[in-house]
Amino acid sequence: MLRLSKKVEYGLVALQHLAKRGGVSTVREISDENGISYDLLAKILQELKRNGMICSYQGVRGGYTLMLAPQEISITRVVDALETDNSLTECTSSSECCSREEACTIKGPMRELQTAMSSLMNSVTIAQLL
Amino acid sequence: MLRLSKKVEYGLVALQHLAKRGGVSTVREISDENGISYDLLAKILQELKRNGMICSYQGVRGGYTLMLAPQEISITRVVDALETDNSLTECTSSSECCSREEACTIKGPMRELQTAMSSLMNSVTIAQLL
DNA sequence: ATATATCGGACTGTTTCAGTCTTGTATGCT
DNA sequence: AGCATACAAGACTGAAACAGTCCGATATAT
Repeated sequence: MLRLSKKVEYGLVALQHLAKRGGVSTVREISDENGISYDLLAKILQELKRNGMICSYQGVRGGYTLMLAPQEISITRVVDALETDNSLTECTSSSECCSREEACTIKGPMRELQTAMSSLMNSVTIAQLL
Repeated sequence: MLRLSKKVEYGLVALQHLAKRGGVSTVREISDENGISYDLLAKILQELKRNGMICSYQGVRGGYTLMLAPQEISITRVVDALETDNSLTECTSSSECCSREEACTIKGPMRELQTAMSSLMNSVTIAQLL
């Protein structure tokens, strides 16, 4: 379907939320205000943290804050952090072997298209979501 | 995973094949030469036909030919013909109602990104695959 | 201490995807 | 006329991905 996963969608919403507020927000706050499942969002924020986009504070009065400026967080980065693989076709993937390898006649042009799309998503950042 | 379906991948390969050969090709020919399941490819070609990209001849010595010039067939068109929905997020879809409608805070920018990606895929045609 | 929050993994139901199978229809060739 | 070829069309299946839930553990401010 060529669609971003809900994880990415919710991740973007959460990052936008953090950027707008500026300070520390809890998962509960973000999930309530944006109508997102608490448990699901919690996992997403953990992944974003591992990626270095946000940092966390445990315990009472804890939560998450941005670690980067909004304009430093591109959609590409969010996608890479939250989706296992990100390649238009099997033959443009770095992690997979093309099952039709020898026979794959569209690899070259697909790679170019992939690159163009990546740089497009690289040019859009959380700052544009504000 | 933000990946084109196998249907689109095979569709592109098949259209490239038809463009290269110029004349009539059977499903069997295309599937054999490109290592694609016959049955699956057959369905794909039927869909491409319904979309007006190719035309078919039944019976002995039948098969498929292009109905359009390769440069007239964009990747967008192939995707639209073969994938049920094509929108980055639920909120940029024309056919769906956004389940988080009122709360959706990223709709605008996502629509822009969607447009940019569409026009990118619109600028690449079968002619570029030759 | 305790309430608040993140951390982390297991688990489940649903949907999508890729591929197969079967039956029917059209048509060129002998 | 009969047959082999090739498209037409839809039902069906197994596997994978997705979205979401649940539970127990850890850290920390008050």
